[in-house]
Amino acid sequence: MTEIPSRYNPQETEDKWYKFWTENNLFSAKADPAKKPFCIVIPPPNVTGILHMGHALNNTIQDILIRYHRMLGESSLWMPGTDHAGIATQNVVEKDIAKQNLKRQDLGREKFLERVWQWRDQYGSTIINQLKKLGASCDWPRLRFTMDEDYSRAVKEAFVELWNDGLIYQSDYIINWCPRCQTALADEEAPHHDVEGKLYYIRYPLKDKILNPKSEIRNKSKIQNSKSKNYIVVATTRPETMLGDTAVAVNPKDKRFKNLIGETVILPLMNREIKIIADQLVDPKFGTGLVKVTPAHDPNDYEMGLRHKLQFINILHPNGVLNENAGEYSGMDRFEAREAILEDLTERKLIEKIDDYAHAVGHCYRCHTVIEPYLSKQWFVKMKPLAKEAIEAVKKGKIKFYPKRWTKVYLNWMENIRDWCISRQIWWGHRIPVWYCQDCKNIIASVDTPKTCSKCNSINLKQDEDVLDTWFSSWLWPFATFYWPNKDEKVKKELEYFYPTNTLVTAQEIIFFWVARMIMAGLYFRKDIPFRDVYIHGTVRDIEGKKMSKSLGNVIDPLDIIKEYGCDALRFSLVSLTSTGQDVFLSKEKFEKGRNFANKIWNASRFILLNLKEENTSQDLCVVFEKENLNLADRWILSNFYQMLADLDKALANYRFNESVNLIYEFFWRKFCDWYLEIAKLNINDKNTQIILYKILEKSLRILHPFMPFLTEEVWQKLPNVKESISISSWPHIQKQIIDRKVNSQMQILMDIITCVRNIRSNVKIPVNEFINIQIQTTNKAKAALINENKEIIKTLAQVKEIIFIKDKKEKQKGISSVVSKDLSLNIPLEGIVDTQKEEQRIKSQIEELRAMIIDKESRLKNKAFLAKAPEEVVEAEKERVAEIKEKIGKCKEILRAFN
RNA sequence: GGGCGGUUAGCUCAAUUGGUUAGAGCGUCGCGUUCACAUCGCGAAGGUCACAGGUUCGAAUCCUGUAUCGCCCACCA
Repeated sequence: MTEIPSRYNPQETEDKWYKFWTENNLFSAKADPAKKPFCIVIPPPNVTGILHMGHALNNTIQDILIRYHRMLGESSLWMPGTDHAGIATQNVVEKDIAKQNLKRQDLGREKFLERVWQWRDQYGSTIINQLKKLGASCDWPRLRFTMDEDYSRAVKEAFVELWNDGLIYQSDYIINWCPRCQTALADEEAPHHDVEGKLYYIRYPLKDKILNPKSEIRNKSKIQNSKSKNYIVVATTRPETMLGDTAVAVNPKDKRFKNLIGETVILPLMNREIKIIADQLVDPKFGTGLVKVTPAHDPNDYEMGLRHKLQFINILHPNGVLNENAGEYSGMDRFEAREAILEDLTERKLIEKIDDYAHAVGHCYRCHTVIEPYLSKQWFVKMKPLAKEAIEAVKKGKIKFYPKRWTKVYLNWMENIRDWCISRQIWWGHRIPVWYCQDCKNIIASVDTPKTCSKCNSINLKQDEDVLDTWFSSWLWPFATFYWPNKDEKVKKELEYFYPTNTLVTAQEIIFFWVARMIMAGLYFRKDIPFRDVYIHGTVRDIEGKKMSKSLGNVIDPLDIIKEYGCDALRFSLVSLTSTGQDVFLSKEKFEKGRNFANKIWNASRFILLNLKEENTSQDLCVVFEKENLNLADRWILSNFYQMLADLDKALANYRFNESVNLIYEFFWRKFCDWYLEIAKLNINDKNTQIILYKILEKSLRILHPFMPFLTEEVWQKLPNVKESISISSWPHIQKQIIDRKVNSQMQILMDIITCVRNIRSNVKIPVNEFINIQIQTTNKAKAALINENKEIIKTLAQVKEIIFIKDKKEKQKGISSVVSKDLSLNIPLEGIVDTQKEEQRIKSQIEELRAMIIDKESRLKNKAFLAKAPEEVVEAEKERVAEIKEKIGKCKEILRAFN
């Protein structure tokens, strides 16, 4: 055997094996009718992306599933790709050119896009290379990009199909506008965050009141019944929007203001006359019950504006600077204007009061700038018709969420869905495939660039300037990555083979953006669901529960962890921390568990390989199991392996990854290493021992492989008789006939004796290297025989010189005794003075514990209802237990007496 | 304003459909370098399962309420 270092060194193995896998095309999957398909499409990371812990968790889970199914013999395809990420990427490149004091407008559309493509060519593969470091077994030659030519065609096809079906329309509407990115955003892209703001109460003078102080308004208005008041008060959080006010509204049922309806107020600062209108949208309980109406800058006000045919005054430039409609404030930034306006209002004594007010404000999900509701012409997708089937598919269970609770979140969103604003005023993205005839105003939506107007044959056509929302391309991902709608037979067959895909693995943040929309797109364009299962994992957070982010400086970089602990350690630890859907709280130390386990596997392998004779490695385990006389430990470890395997398959089928990892850990470390390997040392050259050591190791490596791919390949390649990569080896089959419960209880007897002896030794401080005699007293002949057969195990593992069976108390030598079970006790003869205090204490507390149990159980057994209603097995078990405990207590007392 | 999740050992988390004595890792304490592994081994200590009711023969687990932390959604200015 060649030298094997005593520490596992991930740095030396990882890149080597990754190269080996890809060079041999081991991750490539074909549409093979003889095999079952298994397919996952990767949530395409942004081309601007850098691998963070969220990616690490997300992709580790996918890789586990993919590798597992590959080993199950399925045609297991992991479709890789990246997303052009319109706004995010454009922002990055804009920042880049800003270093040269350039704006994108300085370059012009074409030149700017060239720069973006250059940037992509240079940095776009960063995240892909990082995924490779993670061990991701994607079918890399299939790598897709949402701006690829074929993919772009799919996007246009999708647009035109929806347009032809009347599901896309263009409209003036209040949308979320990011003044920094200078684009419209979808509702999902403008999440609300609480902001500590102010609620400003502003006085608007009443025109009539000024002209006619005797007006009846004075006395009927409750909150403004002061004689001197010739104004009304409105409340707002955004005072600068008052410049665009074209009405004030009250609730028609609000008695206080009944007589105000129809009156005119003078809009301060602008000196515009605006009417007081009645609209049910107004909540009488909020603020003063009087609402300023700014139809161009608030969604509610917009609706009121339509209803009451108000004027729509846009006061903002796209960059958030006030425009010519803002009077003397034009040219100021919106927040600057707010201050100026407040100052002027204060000066004119028009501020009634200012309250602190925490409220939720929309923020741009890309740059976190406060968004403005903004009236503009945009493109929308009608969502209700698409949502209908998407709701059905989930309700009928065609698509299942894991964990289940996300179903409700999904349905709730779907059922309240609103139309989707898909146009973006940026340059990087899929340009909207719509042309406007400059002559007859005809609108043409077309996949290919039209040459003439379909109505008037004019050649004077102009394409829409906007691009599509990035998510308008990603919602096609599960089928556009298979070159949909390409009609070529070969290409179509692939799509038909792998679609619907099996599992989508993603984080909760993206359910609305992506998951929900993919379901709609799949059902609409493909008439079939895009995937069957959706596994939602938790969010990775730091140890304080905060989301990891660069700005918080609490990031743990997965690549650093890979360097320091190894990729397998990273994967193992991450997965062992994710119980279904719970957020993962990380700290660096948590990766030690994975590193230590990797080292344990390494060393157990090292031990076996150093002791293995090659001729013993080609035996079939099942044949050996049936033909040979296996000893107890052999049968025990085999039974445990297959029991664990059965549990593991079940856990994986239910996406219980942490349970999977724990099962393997428990088996390999706590059973195989702690017990079996130690026992195997007794007869390491025995043929059966050799075969079992080899087989358990070899099978353990296989089941470990999806979780820890590099280490397992490295060890696997050191096994004799191994030719191919472990990544394409087959997953072990369950052998039910080998699972044997009786073997477990027999082995437990030995383990209990050994633990008991070790315990006493520790308590009375018998030196580890001192071999002692033990006396065993048992009435159970089977147990005695079992112990006798396996006495070497006890001797070695408990440092015992001789095991002496005794029949009664008289034979017992002076020493320390202990009760192992009701019919078995042991005694360690001790000469001279030893410190027995601790041991005595141990027995005493043991008795106390047992007594407490008896009290509990006896009261239960006295309960008639329990006897009548509990299942018979439970009652019987309790009775047996009581008898057993009683016997044990008796023995313990006996021992205690011997101390005195 | 709705919805969801958490609250279990000093710390971080498990506990599948209610059923023996609620588990693990880290940390703590004691012993140990006998050659697979000190990234280790052996032994031990440590829990009124947030709180209060209820259902049940039986509850960490089911129901109701409370407290507390966190997340998501929502056009109340």
